[in-house]
Amino acid sequence: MVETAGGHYDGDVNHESSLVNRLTDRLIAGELPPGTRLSEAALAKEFDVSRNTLREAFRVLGEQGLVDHVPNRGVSVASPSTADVIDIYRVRRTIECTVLAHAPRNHPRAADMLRAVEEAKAAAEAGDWLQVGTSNMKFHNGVVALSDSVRLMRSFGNVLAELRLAFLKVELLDFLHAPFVERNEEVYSAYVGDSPAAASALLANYLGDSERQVLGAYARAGQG
Amino acid sequence: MVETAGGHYDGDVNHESSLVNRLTDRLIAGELPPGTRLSEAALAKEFDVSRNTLREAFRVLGEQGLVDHVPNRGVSVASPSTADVIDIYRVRRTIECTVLAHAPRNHPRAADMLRAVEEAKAAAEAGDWLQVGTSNMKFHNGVVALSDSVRLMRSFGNVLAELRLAFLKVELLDFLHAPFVERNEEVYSAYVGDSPAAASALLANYLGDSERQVLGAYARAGQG
DNA sequence: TAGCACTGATTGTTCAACAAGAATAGACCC
DNA sequence: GGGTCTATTCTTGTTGAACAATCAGTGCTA
Repeated sequence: MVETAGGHYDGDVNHESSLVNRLTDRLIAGELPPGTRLSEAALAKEFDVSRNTLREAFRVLGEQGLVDHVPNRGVSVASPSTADVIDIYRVRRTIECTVLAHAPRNHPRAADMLRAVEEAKAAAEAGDWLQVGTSNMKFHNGVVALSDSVRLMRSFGNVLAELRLAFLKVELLDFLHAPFVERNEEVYSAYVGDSPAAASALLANYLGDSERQVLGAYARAGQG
Repeated sequence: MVETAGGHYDGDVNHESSLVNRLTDRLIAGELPPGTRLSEAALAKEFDVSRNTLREAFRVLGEQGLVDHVPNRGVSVASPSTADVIDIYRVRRTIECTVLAHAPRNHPRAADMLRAVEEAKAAAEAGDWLQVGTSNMKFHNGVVALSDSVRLMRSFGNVLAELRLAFLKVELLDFLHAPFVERNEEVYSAYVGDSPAAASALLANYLGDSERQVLGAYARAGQG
């Protein structure tokens, strides 16, 4: 799969798939904040593509849940409601915990998880909370990668990307991410050193707390 | 959500969303068999839309996994390989069993499951195996509906639709569906009468057998 | 102030055109 | 005959312009 958070599009053979990645990067990076109306004419000019090409890209982003498409009113950056957040955490619990609990002990992809943990620690140290969020996504995508299922990874990746928009919406990246850098590491250690089942239990706890934090931030921000 | 297997598009406000549904129906119905090359010019004329509109529809079907898109070579109806089938069943086990095991006892959507079981029985009686397959999908979508998660339902629905293409590919609809009409009913009874956990165990068994059957059919058909 | 028509802007859709890749069919060589 | 190279042809990728349909805002009228 193409790296989406770094700005490398070497593998893109045509204009449009690169466009999807460029748009995804902007969304993930928090330029184009949640709720932003995406004007076809303006964006087409900005990315120097035709409206038709842009509209095709919109369709894939729409299916991925990154943008909302309302007929005759165009698309805007997805702005997850509290109901969406709850739904997203439902998915996370269902997929992440189950995959982790059933994962084989020495899965090769576990190395990705460890690397993500290290990255997150370094980024937290440096105060780069956006990068912490990216590393966090990498970690949890790594968890689901233990399933060896490309479909689970794809679906789950979309949901995580959506959750990132939720984080951006309340703009408390540090507050929301800080406590979980460490807990990712605990989950990893439990998986490697103890048992997948134990790690899964830790993760379930983790997700419960994380969800509460996000919903709390939403409540304080007065967001629907 | 719009009914996709019946031909009702009353809710479609614009041309394109109806186009996606019309295409989905054809795919699900087995016209346009797996692997069929979908020519833009030909389909645009057939559905009486422009190439651009059709291409937008292709993008959403591509994200849903119903069609494969190869740059510069257009799209063709997805034709799941054995690796895809294995992956699909991995998803099914992860999502269906987990959701069912954690489902509350008297979930309102359980009625949908029962209805699907009845439909499947009637259709099997009538020898309408395509309809049996549709009812079967309805049943398993009903299982996932017990999660109350729109995202799980959406992702899972896509995967099930893909699996249907796998069934169509080996063209043994009766053989593949026949044994499972009854087993759906057993799962339902266990959920309602016994416990979600028991039902989940039955379902896990069911999925294992089903997977073996499909892979066996693939092997006999000499498909990759 | 509650409608109501008007206006301006945006999206939905089509069409025609051309560039760029891929497939096909010969031509040619060994 | 088999294998490669090339020219032709077909299909997809992308664009720009155009028009219809719909929406948001404005000011008018009663």
